[in-house]
Order: sequence, then structure tokens, then C-alpha cells
Amino acid sequence: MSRVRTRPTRDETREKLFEAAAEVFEEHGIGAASIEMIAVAAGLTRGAFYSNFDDKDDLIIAMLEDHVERSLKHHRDLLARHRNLADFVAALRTAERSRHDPLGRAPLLHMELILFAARSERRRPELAKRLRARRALVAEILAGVDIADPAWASALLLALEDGFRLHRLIDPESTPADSFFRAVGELQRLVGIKLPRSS
Amino acid sequence: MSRVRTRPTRDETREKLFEAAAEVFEEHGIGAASIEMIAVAAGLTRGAFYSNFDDKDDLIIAMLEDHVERSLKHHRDLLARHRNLADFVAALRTAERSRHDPLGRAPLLHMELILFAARSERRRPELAKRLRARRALVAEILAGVDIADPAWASALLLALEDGFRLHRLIDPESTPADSFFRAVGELQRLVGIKLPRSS
DNA sequence: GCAATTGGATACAATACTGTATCGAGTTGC
DNA sequence: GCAACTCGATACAGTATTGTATCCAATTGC
Repeated sequence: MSRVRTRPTRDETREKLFEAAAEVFEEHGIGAASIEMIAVAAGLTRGAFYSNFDDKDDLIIAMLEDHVERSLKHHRDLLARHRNLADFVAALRTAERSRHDPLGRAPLLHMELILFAARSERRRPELAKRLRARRALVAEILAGVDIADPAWASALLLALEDGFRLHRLIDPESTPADSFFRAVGELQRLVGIKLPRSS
Repeated sequence: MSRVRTRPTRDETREKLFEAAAEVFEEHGIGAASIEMIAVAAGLTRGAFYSNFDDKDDLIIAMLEDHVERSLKHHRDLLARHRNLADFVAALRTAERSRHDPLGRAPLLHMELILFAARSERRRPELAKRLRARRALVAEILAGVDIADPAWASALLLALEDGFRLHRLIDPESTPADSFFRAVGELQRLVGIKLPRSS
């Protein structure tokens, strides 16, 4: 075997295409993105693309699976490290949305993906899985707290979070970045949560 | 002048194109929609389209303006008719999201439009205007109620609403249609709102 | 009513995009 | 170290999409 690898591995190429696709989708939207744009953004040609994926749909589904997998893992780690509400909220606040996951970074892309998934019965379950995992995580944390229905509270919190994220997309000026956390703080006070001892 | 009009007016044609575009965008997404698709869906040819709009961007901006205008009007009417919280929530629950506005109907299209607007500095203000109007409306209603910061509560409520709407797109099974209203009811109880006399 | 104008259809040229087939350099198995 | 294989580049054919130019019927002004 040669000392230095001159040809990139398959995984490296796929990763490059993921990254490039994320950028292009973020900027132009999924529908308006052409295979060529993605390939060029990755510093490759369409040949490389078609050698790795059947078509745009195939690429996105692969991205989605990859994203959901990482996301679940990320959530499990987070749960393992912060087993109470205060810690968890603090962790969320600083969490730089898993920088290693191209799909986890950009809110625009995130929404784009949701629309893409929502449009097809076939690919929706993948994102639904992730939504349920997020809810389960929050519910699990909420379970250690004196609250009536953790599952429902969890769904509510995540809706609130994504809602603010959406509004921030539309009008950042009028919706500050910490809106969600402010709301969480107030809700906490409102229901008079007694935080469990910190780990 | 002839008794029966055989050629449609300009406004009729534009309206038909709006409707058709809304359908096509809803189904395929803005980026993936071609001018031809839209024209055909409207029962016209591309000639008619180009006679009315410069390009897709121009069409969407016109739709957006039209939508925002109707939306503001709709909100003003709603406010005039239901001047207290209970009435307003009830009205919202039944409001068939202004059936005359192609953009007001479909949640997928709604999100699609948000992404489109968010992507361009130039067209974002139009949607931001609408978001602020929605908030102002709710805040105004909330003002008649014993609540600390109506503006903020209003932003929170709308974030919650749109968040649930988003999650319903991803996973309708696990997020019932009345999630938002359930949440509103619980929040009402939580803050112990005293409803003002009904109108 | 008739001339000027308008609105949409049709025809056309140019470009963009897709997907396949083929080639050659790089890599791996033995 | 060589034969088989793999991966990405290049070339190509077919199709889709765009935008313009032109034409004709419907409408409007006078």
C-alpha cells in the first residue's frame, strides 16, 4: 500500500458531498439546487456524485439518516451528562448545535429539510423519529421533576423552541435569540418547579 | 361594449396564476416549481405568465404582498369582532384560515414562503411585517387582560402556535391538531387569567 | 365603427440539467 | 508485482426550462 493516500476514500467523498449539499441547500433551497451545484461546491464533478448516489433524493435521504443518527447520539450523550433540568437547560443554551453535523447547524436548512420530509410520505418517518427522540429526551428529564404530564410538557417546550426559531428566521430584530430560554424560565417559575438536587 | 366578456381581465388572470402557483408550490416546493407547471395548472400558457410577471421571483413577491395585505385586513376584522380573549380563541379555533387567501390555507406553503423570504434580505421585511401584525393583534387582545407583558406573551403564544404547526407537519400522529389550543387553555389556567366581560 | 392598444398563444433560440457510457489512474487481493 | 476492481473525470445524448419575438383576437378610446 502506498505511504500517502492520493485518492480520497469513499467516506471522505460522501462527507464532502454532504457538506457541500448542506451549503447549497441552505443558500438556494433544496428544490432549486442542481446536482452540478452540489458537486462543484464539493470540489468534484457530477461523475463523483452519481458514483455515490442515485439522485438528489437519494442524497438527501442519506443525509437525513446520518443526521438523525448523530442527533440521537448527541441527545443520549446530553442526557447522560445532565440529568436535571437546570443543568440541561444550561447545556442547551451553550450547545453549539453539534458542530460536526452539517444538518444541525443552520436553521434555514433545518426547516428546508422538514419541508422536504413533510412532502413525502416515504421520508417523513425519518424526521418524525428525530422529533420523537427529542421529546423523549426532554420528557425523561422532566420526569425527575414534579410535573403532571412530562410527555405533553416536553412536546410543548419543543414546539415553543422551534416556533421561536422560525420567527427568528423571519424577523431576527424583533425576536431575540434567548426568547426560548426566557420563556422556559418564566414557565418554570409559573409552575413552581422544584429542581431536584444537582446531580 | 360586448354583452359577455370573452377575454378575462388582467386581475382575473393574475388571480388564477396566484392560485395555481400556490398549489404547485405546496406540492413541489418553490424551488422545484417551473413556470410551465404554474401556467399549466392555471390553464394558461407560459405566454400569459410572462405577460403578467417578470419571473418566478416577481410572482412570489406579488403573492407575498397580496397575502400580507389580506392577512392584515383579516386580522383587523378579527380584532374588531372579538375584543376579548375567550371570543378570540374561539374564533381562531374555527377560523378556516381565510379561505380567500391562497397563501393562508396550506401550512406547507406557509413554511415554504417563510424560507423563501428568509433567504433574501430584500423580501424578508414583507413577512416580518405580517409576523409583527399578528403579534400586535394578540397583544392588543391580551392588553384587556391582567397580564404583565402583553407584547411578550403574544410573541410566546405565536411561537407556540407555529411550533406546533411545524411539528404537525413532521409527525401528525404524535401531535394532535388541537395541541396549541390545549396549551393555551393550560397557560390560561396557570396564570389565572380573569376573562373580561364578554364584549 | 375603426384605429390603437392590450393580453395571451405560439414559435423559437439558447441554456441548463439529468443520467449514462466510457476511460484512466489509483487501490487492493493474492 | 500484476490482475481485478474501484472511483471519479470526461464526453455525450436527451430532455426541460427559460426568456424573447411575433402574431392574432379581444377590447377600448374616440
